[in-house]
Amino acid sequence: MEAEKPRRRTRIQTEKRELILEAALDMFSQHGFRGATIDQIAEAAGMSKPNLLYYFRSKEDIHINLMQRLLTTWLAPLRELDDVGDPISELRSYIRRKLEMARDFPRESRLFANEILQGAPRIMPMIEGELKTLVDEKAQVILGWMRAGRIVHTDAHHLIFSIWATTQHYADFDVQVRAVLGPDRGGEQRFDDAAQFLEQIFIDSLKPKTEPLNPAR
Amino acid sequence: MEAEKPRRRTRIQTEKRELILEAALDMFSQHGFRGATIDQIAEAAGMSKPNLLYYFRSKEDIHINLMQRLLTTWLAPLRELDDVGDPISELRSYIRRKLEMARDFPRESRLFANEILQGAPRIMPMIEGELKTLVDEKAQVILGWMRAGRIVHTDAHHLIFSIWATTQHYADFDVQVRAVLGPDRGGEQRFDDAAQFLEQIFIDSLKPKTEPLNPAR
DNA sequence: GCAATTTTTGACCAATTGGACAAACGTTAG
DNA sequence: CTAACGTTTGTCCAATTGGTCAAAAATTGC
Repeated sequence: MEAEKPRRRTRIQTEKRELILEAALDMFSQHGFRGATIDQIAEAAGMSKPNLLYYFRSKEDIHINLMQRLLTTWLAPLRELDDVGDPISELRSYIRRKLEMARDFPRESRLFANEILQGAPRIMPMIEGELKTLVDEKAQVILGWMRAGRIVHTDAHHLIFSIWATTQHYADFDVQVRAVLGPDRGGEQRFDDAAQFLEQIFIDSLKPKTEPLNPAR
Repeated sequence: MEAEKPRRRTRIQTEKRELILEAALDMFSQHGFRGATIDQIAEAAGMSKPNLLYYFRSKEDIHINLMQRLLTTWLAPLRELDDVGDPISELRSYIRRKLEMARDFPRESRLFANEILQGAPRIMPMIEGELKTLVDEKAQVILGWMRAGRIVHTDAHHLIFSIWATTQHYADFDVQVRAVLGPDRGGEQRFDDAAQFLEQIFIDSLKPKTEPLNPAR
């Protein structure tokens, strides 16, 4: 019995796999897993279907690979949230960075949203593992800031959720946002407006208050 | 040439169409438009495929009908935002109602999210029409409150977006939210936690401030 | 009770889809 | 040059899918 040879990757393999993943990102994010076809992906990657299947065993194989690499870059901003930094500016730049990702990598955001929407059938382990671990860890950091009185007391997990929700909204619901804002305010500046708004809402309400905000009535 | 007879709807037609839409809501919200099959929907509705196609001309026909009725109920909370009420409590109950909808009608939320995610190919007219009109109208109401100094000045459209994003997040990303919160805090009370958190964030930052919040450093 | 109408079904179809496979073609180290 | 290996393609297949149709069954109006 021959054991599986891991077989180092060829230069061509590296390149072609890259091409395929890029094309698949396009298709999956636009049509969802079931909506995208191998044919489409292959054509977008400039090769025939059997050729594509030479590099990836199946459609699902492509998707797994895509999600794996995606999650890492997707969680990068949160990973950078630094315990020792100034809480307010740490959170401010986290929000800003997430919003930049929504602007610069909307396909990645939509791919992720698509997967979660359908119940995360293919990446549940990653959610329960890597993602949950990181969130719990950073929630602890935020909790530390609260206990030290450096930001207002609130629910750290839901704070993270709301930052995710508000920033990713501009990628996932892009067509709706643009349709509602109309041609005037729907241009690229919508991200600047969003940045300003989100900063105001989150930062204002998180800054510690030395006196009760609403003394009477 | 016979003109189209509108032909009043039978009792059976009314009932069966209802059954089908209910089943379709299940399937579409879980698998997306392309992911759901007519067979599945028919089976879930307890009838054969040709029978289903006797009540709806096509898969798309079902979807259209579903989206139409959905949008109305979906926008109801915003429609209730009342010009003459107290701004803070109006916004507070808007947020609460939206969160209740995410809790009680998650399928509707996901169906909508699915459609927008893929570029709203089938409901763009409704977005640009009914939805945009309502949002613009209510943004004006909010703007009025700001000008009257009854809430803080900010971007009304982005405020609405952020309320949508944060509340619908608990329906659309439900599996992720539950996975991250874990079995302890992931129960039904997550909605209460969310309500409390969102109220704190939004209301706190919207309440008018009579003095600068951060006088020095 | 019966004819007209509505509802339901089984059988069928063409198109699409994910994937298998063997043969052909390229590349490269010796 | 050539053997070994990597790459590409044309062809094929079985399953799934959206949808049709005529005939059977049920319902309804009188």
